[in-house]
Amino acid sequence: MALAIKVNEETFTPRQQAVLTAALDLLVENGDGLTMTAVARRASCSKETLYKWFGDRDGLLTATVQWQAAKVRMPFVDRSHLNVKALRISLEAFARDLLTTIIGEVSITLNRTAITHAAQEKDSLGTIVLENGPLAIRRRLKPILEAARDARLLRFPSSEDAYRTFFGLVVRDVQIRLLLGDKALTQSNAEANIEDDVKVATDQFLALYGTKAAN
Amino acid sequence: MALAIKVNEETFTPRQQAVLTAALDLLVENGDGLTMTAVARRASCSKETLYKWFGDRDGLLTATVQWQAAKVRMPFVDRSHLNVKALRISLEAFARDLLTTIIGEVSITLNRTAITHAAQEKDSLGTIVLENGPLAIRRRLKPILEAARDARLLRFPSSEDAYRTFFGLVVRDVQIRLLLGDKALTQSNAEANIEDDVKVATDQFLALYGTKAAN
DNA sequence: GCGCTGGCGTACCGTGCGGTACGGTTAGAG
DNA sequence: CTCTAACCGTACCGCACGGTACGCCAGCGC
Repeated sequence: MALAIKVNEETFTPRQQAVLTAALDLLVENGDGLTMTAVARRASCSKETLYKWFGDRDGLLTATVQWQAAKVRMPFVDRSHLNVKALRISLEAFARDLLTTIIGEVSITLNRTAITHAAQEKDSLGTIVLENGPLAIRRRLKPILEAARDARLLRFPSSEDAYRTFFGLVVRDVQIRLLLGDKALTQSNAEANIEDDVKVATDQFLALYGTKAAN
Repeated sequence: MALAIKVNEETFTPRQQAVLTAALDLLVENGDGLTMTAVARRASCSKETLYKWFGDRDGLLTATVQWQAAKVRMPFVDRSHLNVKALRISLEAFARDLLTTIIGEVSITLNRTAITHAAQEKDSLGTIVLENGPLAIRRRLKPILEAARDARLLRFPSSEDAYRTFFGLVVRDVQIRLLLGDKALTQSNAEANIEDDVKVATDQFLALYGTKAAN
């Protein structure tokens, strides 16, 4: 019931946001240790209020994920005058944003939660994360790519494929390894290399899809 | 206690393998519906036997994942005479294997289970899946890449980076979307495009890292 | 036949957690 | 001041599940 996906900006009162923050903190620091009692204690509110506001546990979880996922910032790209330099800067901005987001503890937690949720015929959280993660990037990136194609800077048969290749070049195996808890890939370690990785990925993407004009 | 990672080939009796099969089936068809009672009923054995054989729930889970993950087949590649054609075939074999594995329901379930597990300061399952998934591919692919470099067919500064780029080009956003339960990307849909994707990814990889001799 | 061992089925226990009920307290409206 | 409504804290219920105990039935050595 309370699982309907609310795309509209559900405005939460400050008190409710405090509750959601508490829930998110618990989620991050304790994995799935999100018990209603724990949230109530952390947020200094009563369980009854939680149920009144969010319906049930899934409602609280959904609200938390939804509220947090919507916060993912997105680089603004000036699409009006596209040249080689501007395109490269835009692509690097997207790559940097994607990487820093994915590496963040909040993102890891949200993805893990959604995946766990998806393992039980419940796909609402997965849809939310998907919608605010990869698909949001795609929505923002595709117009840029197509504009660049129109400007003869890029060449590709399908902007969908181009986007997905970009995603692959940037993310590689970082996300799955972090989700699986690979200790050989600590955040600090991954974080240090972001700038290099961003540059390499952008170069590779341009090498694959750039026209002569783009080099 | 029972969580120690057993790298050696723990031989299970046929009866025990039947139990593990039942557990895996339950895991696949019902997500985390893996209750000890359900496994016992499905495998027609007693809970007491389960506890005697596997220690506790985590032990059963670990044994199941370990046992199944070790089954991931790996393409054999003849490293003796490497030429352009052989290299391409090898890379395509790896890509095809990686994609078919990742798309499979068993792999999705195992990864979801391990990720859920990793969300609770338990990384043993994640380590197992990682070791038998991406890292296994890496172990097998790196020598090929290095041999190709020695044969002047490929050029890269670091075989690690080359491997990870290959992984990204092949997997792109398929795995994370499947893990999140993206319904727009059903297995059948993804399965139909495997051959095309394999070819494209290999072409792209060779375009990025191949020497002139490789084209 | 007789006892012993291994494993099946089931009943049982304890606990943790989702969800509810209720009394007490604050804050604002009139 | 009083009434009301929102909300806190806490006690409580029910259930599901992990884990254990026990009764029973093979099969097998002697």
